[in-house]
Amino acid sequence: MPLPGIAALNESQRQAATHVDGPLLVLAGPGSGKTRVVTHRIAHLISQGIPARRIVALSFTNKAADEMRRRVAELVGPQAVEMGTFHRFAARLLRRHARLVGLTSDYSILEPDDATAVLKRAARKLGLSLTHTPIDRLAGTISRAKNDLLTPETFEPRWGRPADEVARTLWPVYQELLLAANSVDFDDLLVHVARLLTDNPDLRAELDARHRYILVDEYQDTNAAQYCIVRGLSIDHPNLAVTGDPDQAIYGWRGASIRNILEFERDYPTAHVVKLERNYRSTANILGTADRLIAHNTRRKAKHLVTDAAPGERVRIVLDSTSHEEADRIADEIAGGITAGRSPREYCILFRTNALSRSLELALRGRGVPYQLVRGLEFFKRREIRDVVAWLRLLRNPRDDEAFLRVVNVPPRGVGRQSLDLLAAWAEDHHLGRLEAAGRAAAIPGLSKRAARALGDFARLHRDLSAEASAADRVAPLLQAVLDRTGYRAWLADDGIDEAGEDRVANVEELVTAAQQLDESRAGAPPSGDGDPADALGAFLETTALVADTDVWDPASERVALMTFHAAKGLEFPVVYLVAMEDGILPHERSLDHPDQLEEERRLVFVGITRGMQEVHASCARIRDYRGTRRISAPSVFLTEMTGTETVLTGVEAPPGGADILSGEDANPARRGWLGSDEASQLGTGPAEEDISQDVPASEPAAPRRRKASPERALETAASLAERLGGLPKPRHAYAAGQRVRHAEYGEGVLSGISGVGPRSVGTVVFDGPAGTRKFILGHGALEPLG
DNA sequence: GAGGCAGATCTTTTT
DNA sequence: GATCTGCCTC
Repeated sequence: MPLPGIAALNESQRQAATHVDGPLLVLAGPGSGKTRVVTHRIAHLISQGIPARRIVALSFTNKAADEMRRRVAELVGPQAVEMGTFHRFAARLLRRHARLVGLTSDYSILEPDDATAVLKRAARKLGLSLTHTPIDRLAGTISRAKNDLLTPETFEPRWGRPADEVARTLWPVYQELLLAANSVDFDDLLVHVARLLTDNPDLRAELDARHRYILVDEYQDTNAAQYCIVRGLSIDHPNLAVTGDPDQAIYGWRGASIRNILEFERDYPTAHVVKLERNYRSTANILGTADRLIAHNTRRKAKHLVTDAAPGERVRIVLDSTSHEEADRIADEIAGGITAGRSPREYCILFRTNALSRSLELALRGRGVPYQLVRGLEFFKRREIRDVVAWLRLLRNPRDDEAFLRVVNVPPRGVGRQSLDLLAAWAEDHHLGRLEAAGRAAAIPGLSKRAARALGDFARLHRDLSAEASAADRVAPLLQAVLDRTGYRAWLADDGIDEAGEDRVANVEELVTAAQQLDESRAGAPPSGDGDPADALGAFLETTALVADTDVWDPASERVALMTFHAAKGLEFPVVYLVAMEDGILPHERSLDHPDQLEEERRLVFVGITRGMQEVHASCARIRDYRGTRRISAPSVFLTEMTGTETVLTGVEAPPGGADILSGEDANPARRGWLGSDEASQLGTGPAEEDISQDVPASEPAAPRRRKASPERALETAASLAERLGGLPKPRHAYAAGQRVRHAEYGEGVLSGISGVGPRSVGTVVFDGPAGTRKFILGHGALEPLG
C-alpha cells in the first residue's frame, strides 16, 4: 500500500523509510530529511499491519517528540505509538515497576536543584565540609557516574581529584535519602530502568516483546544508561532503528558516547546501514563552510555533504570591535531585514553560553524587534512555582522530604531551622518521613509549643488536601484549593510584587492555566500508553518535572529566536547569526585541555552553521563585556578554520588595516591562523603593513590560553592594546560635540556627544530621520562632518 | 524565628 | 551580573 508522500523521498530516504525488520542505522547529515524518514518509516510500519502500540520512538527533547507525533499524524492519522523523550519513557516504565527498585508508583521526580539540596543534606548528615568541594561539582560527578552506569562500588575516584573521593562517600547516603523519600533524580530515571532490565531477565523479555519496534533519534548523543535501555529492549526483537550524525554529537560532557553510533554495526552485525548525505536545507556556500570546518576533526567517519542548491550568499565572518557593537550591528541588520519584508521568525541568534544573551536582548529591545529567549526552565525555576509544585508533589508522595522542607514554612508558620532539625532527628530515629513526624509533633521532645502546634496544623492541612487530591480527576481545581487553603495565594498577594517588579501572583495563575489546559486535553483524549499516570495529578507532575528549555520555543510566533548552540539542534532558520566566536568562549576555555572536547566544540559550530538555510553570519568582538568584566579576546580558531572561498571577511576589525586581527594579547604564532592560512591570503587578508604582534611584551605568556580573566590582567592588556592602537591611522575627520554630521545610510543628524579619546572614541548621533539615536566609532569615518 | 544586609562565589552546554 | 550564604539585628 503506497503511502502519501513516499514517492517524494529520494532513494536512500526510501530505503530507510521502508525498512521493516532487523537493525537499521541511518547516518543522517544535517538537513538530510531525517525526521521525514523517521516519520515515514513509522507510517510504513503501521501500514504493514504492525500495531502502533508495539512501536516506540525515542528522542531527546519533547519538542522533537511533538514534531514527530504531529508529522506521523499528518501521514496516517493519530496513532498510539509511544513517542517521547528517553526520560519520560523511563519515567513511565518505572512507574509500572517501581516496586522492583524499592519505590512506589507515586515516586517524586526531583529537579536538579532539589536533588542538590538532598545532596547537601547527605553531606550534613555525614558531617562533611563542603568548603573545598563545591556542591555542584559533587552533583555533577555523581550524575556523570550514574549516566556511565557506575555505582558507588564501581566508581573509581580519579587520581588528583579530591572531589571524586567526597562524591564516592556521599553518593550512597544521597541514594538512601532519595529512596527514603520515595524520590528519584533525573539520572535515576534512566539508571533504575537500566537496572530493571539487567536484573530481571523475565521482565526484560516481556518488555522486549512489548516494545517490538524501537526508533531512536540523535543516537550519537545517547549515554551508557540510554544505550543499556535500548539494547535491553532489542535483544529478542532487534528491530532497532537509530538515526544520528556523529558530526553533531554535542553532549559528551554529559556522558553521551559517540561510540554508540560509531560501533552500532559491531553491536548489531546484521545492521542495514543507510547514509543520508544529500542536504535539502542550506545553500552550497553554507554547506561548504560547514564541511571545511568539520574536516578539522580527526575522530570522525568521513562524510561529504552534497546539495543541488545554488551557492547563495557567502558565509559572512564579521570582526566587531566590542560586544556591544556586535549586538547593535546584528540588531540593526535584523531590524533592517524586517523592514525589508522578512519575518522576525526567520532569524535566529546562537551563542555558546546563556549569559551571552543579555547584550543581544538589550539591542533588540532597543529597536523594538520582538524576540524569544529560548530558555524555558526559567518559569519552573521561579520560587513561587517551585513552592506550589512542591505542595502538589507532597500531596502525591507524602514521603517527599524535599518538598516538605520547601513548603513547611511558606508562608511563614513559625517553624525555623531549630525545629526542623529536631523534627529531622526524631523522624530518623522513628524511621518516618518528616511529614509523618510532623503529624506527631506533640511527641517530639524539645520542640517549642508554637512549633509543635504549627507542625501539627501543617500535617492536618496536608491530610485534608490529600483527601481532595485523591478524589480529584482534575488538577486545576486542586491547585486552586492548595493556593487558598495553604494561605499561599493570600501571602503572595500581600507581598507579591517583589523587588524586581515580578508579579508572582500572575506567575502562579499561569501555572493554574497550564493545569487547566492539561485537564482539558486529558478530558479530550484517554491516556495512550500503559505507563501513563492514570491520575491527573501524576500526569501534571510528570510534565512539569520533565519539561525542558527548548520546549517552550514556539516556531509559529513572530519573533527572533535567541538560544544556545545546544538548543538549536534539530532546528533550521533562513538567517542564522553565530555570535561571540572568540577564543575562550567558543571553544570554551574549559575545553582547551582536551582534544576530544575541542572536537566537540567544533561539532557545536558545525551544528550552528548547518542550521542556516540562506544566510549565516559568524562574528566575534575584540573587546567583550562578559560576566561583569571586560576582556580582550582573540577570534575563535574555528573562524580561521571556516575561512575559505565560501566565506567573506568583514567588520570594523577586519582588513584593510588587518593588523588588528592579531590584537588582544595573542602573540602565539601557532594561533595566527588569520594571516597564516592560504584561504585568508586569497581573500586579500595577507600580512598587514605593520606587525603589531612584535609589540607584545615578552613577559606575556604566549602559549597556554588558560587565561584567568582577573581584572588587573584585563586592564593591563587593555592598556597595552590602547597604546599599540595609538600608532594606528588617525581618524580621517575631526569631530566636536554639537556638530552636524551625515551618515551614508541614516542621513543627517547632530553629534550629541563624544566619549573616549583617540581613534576608538565613540560618538552619539541623534539623527533627524527615523534612525533615532545611534553610536559610532568615530575612527571608522562613517560620519561625514557637515558645515 | 524572621528578615535584611554584605560579602563571597562562581558561572558551559541539559533531560 | 546574579545568586546564594552566612551573619547580624530585631
